[in-house]
Amino acid sequence: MTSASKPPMRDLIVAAAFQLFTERGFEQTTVDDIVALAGVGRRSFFRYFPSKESVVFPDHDGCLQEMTAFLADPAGDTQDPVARVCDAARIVFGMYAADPDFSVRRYSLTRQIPALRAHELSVVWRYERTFADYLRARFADRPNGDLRAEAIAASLVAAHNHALRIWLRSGARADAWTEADRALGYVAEAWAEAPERDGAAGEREADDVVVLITKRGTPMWRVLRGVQEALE
Amino acid sequence: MTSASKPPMRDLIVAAAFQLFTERGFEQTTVDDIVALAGVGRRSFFRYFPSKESVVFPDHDGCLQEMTAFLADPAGDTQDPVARVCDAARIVFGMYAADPDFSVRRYSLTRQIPALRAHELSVVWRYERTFADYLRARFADRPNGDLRAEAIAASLVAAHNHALRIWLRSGARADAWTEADRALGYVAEAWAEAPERDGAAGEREADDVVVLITKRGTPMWRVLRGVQEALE
DNA sequence: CACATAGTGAGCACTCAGTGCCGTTCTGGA
DNA sequence: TCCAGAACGGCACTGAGTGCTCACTATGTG
Repeated sequence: MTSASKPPMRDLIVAAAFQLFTERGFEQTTVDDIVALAGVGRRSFFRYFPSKESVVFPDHDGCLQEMTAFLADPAGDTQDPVARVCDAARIVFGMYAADPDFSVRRYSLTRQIPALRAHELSVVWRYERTFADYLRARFADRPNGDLRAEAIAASLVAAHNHALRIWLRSGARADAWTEADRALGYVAEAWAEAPERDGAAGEREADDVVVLITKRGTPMWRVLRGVQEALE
Repeated sequence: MTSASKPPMRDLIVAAAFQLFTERGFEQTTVDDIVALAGVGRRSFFRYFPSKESVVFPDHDGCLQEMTAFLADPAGDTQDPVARVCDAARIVFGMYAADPDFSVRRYSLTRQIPALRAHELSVVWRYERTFADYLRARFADRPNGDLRAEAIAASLVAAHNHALRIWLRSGARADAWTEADRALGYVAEAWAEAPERDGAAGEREADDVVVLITKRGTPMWRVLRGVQEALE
């Protein structure tokens, strides 16, 4: 009856739901309202979406699959683990950036409806678990590997969401990736291997780090000589 | 009918709910079953708990209030911000440790029922927001203060939950605080300020020492700039 | 003692999300 | 043309959550 070629029923339902959610509110909209506007049966709604909330996050299942496949690719095992999960987070961020208008409208919903915020937490949690699982495998031999994996995964998700919120609050007007790169770079820097905080003496087991201690007022040439001596 | 003095209706409901949840499952238990066992009216259940899930987390509202009051105490402003939120996290951990049996039974429920896991995410999210809000205020003057606050809050929550899971999986048999101290100390160390370790007597507040940490292979001009910026 | 008032809980009826079952319609292939 | 098999719609049902009203009880007043 409608245009025969493209819009599959799933997209029809999403469009109808967002229209009603934005113009009359989430709680004020029933599933019957949505299917009536979309022109489909009520049963079909729950065939495509397991709950009324999940219609707001229609693309995250596929995104999680894509991200999981990315991290499962053995080609990435040569890369630094933290850099690898940062790249994985960019896949998620790219999904938001690919449809700015939709992302902004969704953000205005999740901001004010507690039920949608709770559902978003479940969605984000699955990403975080995927990050943590990957990092745990990469840190299997480390002393506090599991703990480190959890902490990095959590801060990575937090940085991603922070950059995303800044961009969305600007109405998706600014360039999306400047904030994302800054935030992801910040956590990558924070968890970088080198300056892990070794002991008092400068030469620890990490041979690629130089710790130089000097007083204020030391001439620069002495500073330079100190570094160069350490590098010999 | 029972002992007249102590058990207020709220505790009766919680006990009845846990008994039924553990012996026949969460989905298989209706609210009518709970109130029938507790001997109260169905309406009273929703007077004390906003949802069927929230009866599993009866103590978190008070704990969040306590933690918020702790962070609002101006006496803590002289403490290091990260150490302060770590101490705040210990309040939450202490609530779990105070009732090991209840915590273990709750853990076995949240592990396997998705609806309860989702609700727990909302609970944990409120703690994380409180941490982040506090840290954001303490980092107000920093360059990336907001981002740093989010990342620290997230990794702190992750470390707390990691230690909690380890303890709960042991059946709450081991000492609760050894893992908690290790995990909280790990993130505190990871986010510690740069010159945390100086080989000399440890007078960091003494303005006459500069500690520079750099990787091998860093261009000399970057080393120089780092020292000069520190000396300004 | 009789009686007003407030607070708490019980009972009841209702909306709506979510599910199982079955009939119908559409589709591609022999 | 016929026949699977999948996709869709209709229907009835369970159960969570809510608003309203009534009953009980513990306080006061005269």
